[in-house]
Amino acid sequence: MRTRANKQSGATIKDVAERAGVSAMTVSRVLNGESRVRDETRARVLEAMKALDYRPNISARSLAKARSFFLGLLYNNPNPGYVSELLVGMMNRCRQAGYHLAIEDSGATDSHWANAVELVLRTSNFDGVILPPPVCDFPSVRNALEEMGVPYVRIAPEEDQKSQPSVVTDDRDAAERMTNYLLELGHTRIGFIRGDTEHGSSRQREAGFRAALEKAGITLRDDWVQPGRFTYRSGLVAAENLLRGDDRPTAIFACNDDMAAAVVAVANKLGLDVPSQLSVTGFDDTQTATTLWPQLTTVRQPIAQMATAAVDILTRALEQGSEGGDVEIRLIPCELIVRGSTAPPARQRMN
Amino acid sequence: MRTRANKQSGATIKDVAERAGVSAMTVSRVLNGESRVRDETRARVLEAMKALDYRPNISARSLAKARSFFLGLLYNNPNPGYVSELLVGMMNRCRQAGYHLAIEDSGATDSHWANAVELVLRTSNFDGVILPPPVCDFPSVRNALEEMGVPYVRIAPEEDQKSQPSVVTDDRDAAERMTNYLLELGHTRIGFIRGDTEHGSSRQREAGFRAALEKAGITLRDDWVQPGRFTYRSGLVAAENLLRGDDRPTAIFACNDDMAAAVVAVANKLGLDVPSQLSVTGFDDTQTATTLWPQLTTVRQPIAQMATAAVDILTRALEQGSEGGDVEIRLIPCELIVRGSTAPPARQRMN
DNA sequence: CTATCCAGCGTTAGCGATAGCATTCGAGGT
DNA sequence: ACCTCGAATGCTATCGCTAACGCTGGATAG
Repeated sequence: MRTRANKQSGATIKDVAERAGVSAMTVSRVLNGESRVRDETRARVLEAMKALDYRPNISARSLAKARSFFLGLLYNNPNPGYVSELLVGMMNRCRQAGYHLAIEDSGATDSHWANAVELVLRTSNFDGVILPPPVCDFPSVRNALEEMGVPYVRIAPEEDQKSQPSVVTDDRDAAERMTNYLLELGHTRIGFIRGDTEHGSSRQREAGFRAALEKAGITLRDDWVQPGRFTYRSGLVAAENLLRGDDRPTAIFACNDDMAAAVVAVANKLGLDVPSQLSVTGFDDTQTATTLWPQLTTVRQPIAQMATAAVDILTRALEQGSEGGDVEIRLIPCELIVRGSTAPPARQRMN
Repeated sequence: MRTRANKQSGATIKDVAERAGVSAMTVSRVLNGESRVRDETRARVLEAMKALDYRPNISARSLAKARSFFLGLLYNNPNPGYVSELLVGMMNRCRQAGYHLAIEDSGATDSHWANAVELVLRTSNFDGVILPPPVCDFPSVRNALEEMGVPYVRIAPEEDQKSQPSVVTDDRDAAERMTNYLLELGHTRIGFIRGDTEHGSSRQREAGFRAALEKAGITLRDDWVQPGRFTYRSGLVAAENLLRGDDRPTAIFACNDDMAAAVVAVANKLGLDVPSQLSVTGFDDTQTATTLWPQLTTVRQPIAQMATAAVDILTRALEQGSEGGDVEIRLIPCELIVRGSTAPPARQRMN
């Protein structure tokens, strides 16, 4: 039996070639948009392809070309909004570049990842991999990738920014600008909620925050810097710590929108009006920021744009082979978005 | 030159075979966990694989097996929380089943999709595809898939539920239960915000809502049923229509959490306390539901579980080939989650 | 003691496409 | 008329793996 009933329509490149009266190679050339084919021949081939409802077999192509045309996204981000935007940005560019996007997750963190990544790569041969935060800063993952020789691009990494192609943001600078904005409104009593310390961006944001205060000559109270983990729940705890008692800040800078949302929730519970009695700022401009009332003043990270850039860098590197010289680093700046959750502080001096 | 520097370590199944002193076929058998290999031989092979850092070439395997071990997720869901949960559920099961997950999106709706899908399938050969709402109800997509002979499983489809394998929910019933819960609290003046009419679930939910009211002998006012599109923004408009004026409902049933969040926001703006002056219910139990204050009473759809089930059905069908007789339909029931956004109505009779 | 069987393994022939030459063919130069 | 040259196309050998079948040799049956 020479043909089992293929799920595919069954037409191979050979069938097309036969019908068009050319060799398989010529069909392949047409398929790959190569030049050296006479227009008339190309037309015949195209017609044959249509007539036979020909669909190239990607596995065969991958085998021959030693490329899979699949990129992998290794993620581990608890924030759905972030992931969602990443996906959108990546998919757009992938489609344009003729790649497909596969995603792999593992609930584990860092050390557990090494195994997961190896397993994934062992069963997938991606042409390249994209690492969003926080995975981009997991040494185990990077080691695994390098050992296996899989190219990767990192998004918003903190450590070792220059050693590998990556897309970076100016988190630190944006945090500083945000803090300056609060200072300009007249706030001097400002609380801060950290993000997950695993994310490099947390440290960047805190650094920017502290720098702005320092430049303004304001001393930061230790108990006004609360830990957080980028989750709503962690934000609740932090907010309660900051807002309990009367000697409280007039503004709170939360390291992401979800935690800012938690601050708003706690403020509501305590009967504090946002923004007249308490200004709140977020970070990321995820959906949450506009799903609240009042909507959050926040920093917009063009996540989709960063994702696009990452795919861009990766595919370009793949096309060029290993010759491509420099490590490409692309900076995507953040934008301050002022909405309803911030206002000048109430006219009560407490000191 | 007989070997270009392969990105892969370069060890092929033949190398492994040689080192282990067996044939390539035996290595393949070990690789695929087949039975007919003596333990001692298997051990030798495994050792050789480890020593050579052998990694099977997936493209070659796919070519030989006429299977790609990739499943596609064709999505078009504006709700990040939903997508995120889908992904989690799908990936877990995919990993277990030895598949990978690729995602494809297109901002377009229905008719535009046909082309997109064809293009995708033309360049990807997925073994099967999963269609979450609302894509599962796009005829163009289903046609394209059927023409190309690609197996698919639908998640929460509305139309034509029995003709193809799918995972279904009891949206209608859950909506009825939710409405009954409001009725039991004592509400009789209940507003409703529809979801996107493209989503079958919207209609289901409305049907359940209406059924409950009817059984309770309550006449629904037309102007208390407002259109929505599952987005926060559409929820704002709907909420303002419902809450403007004094003759307003004491409870609002929104077709998803985001729109419920919008209702809460509008209520806040109008100075209406939730839940004492207005009860609000959502649907889906996405992150939004617990990111608000008060947290939303809502209906929990076990999205991840549904996704898992979908992968399950699909992979099972693929293993069995086309022999597997019946169309598998799996029902995943919803659960009512009572939180802080609902309470008995204020003691004021208005009629 | 021979026929049968089967676990365990090897051989062969693709899977469908592409790389790297080899070949053809017509145009232009001399 | 002959040669050169390059654009257009064909041939052939893989790419790495697995299906299908074939071959062994020892256990079992008769």
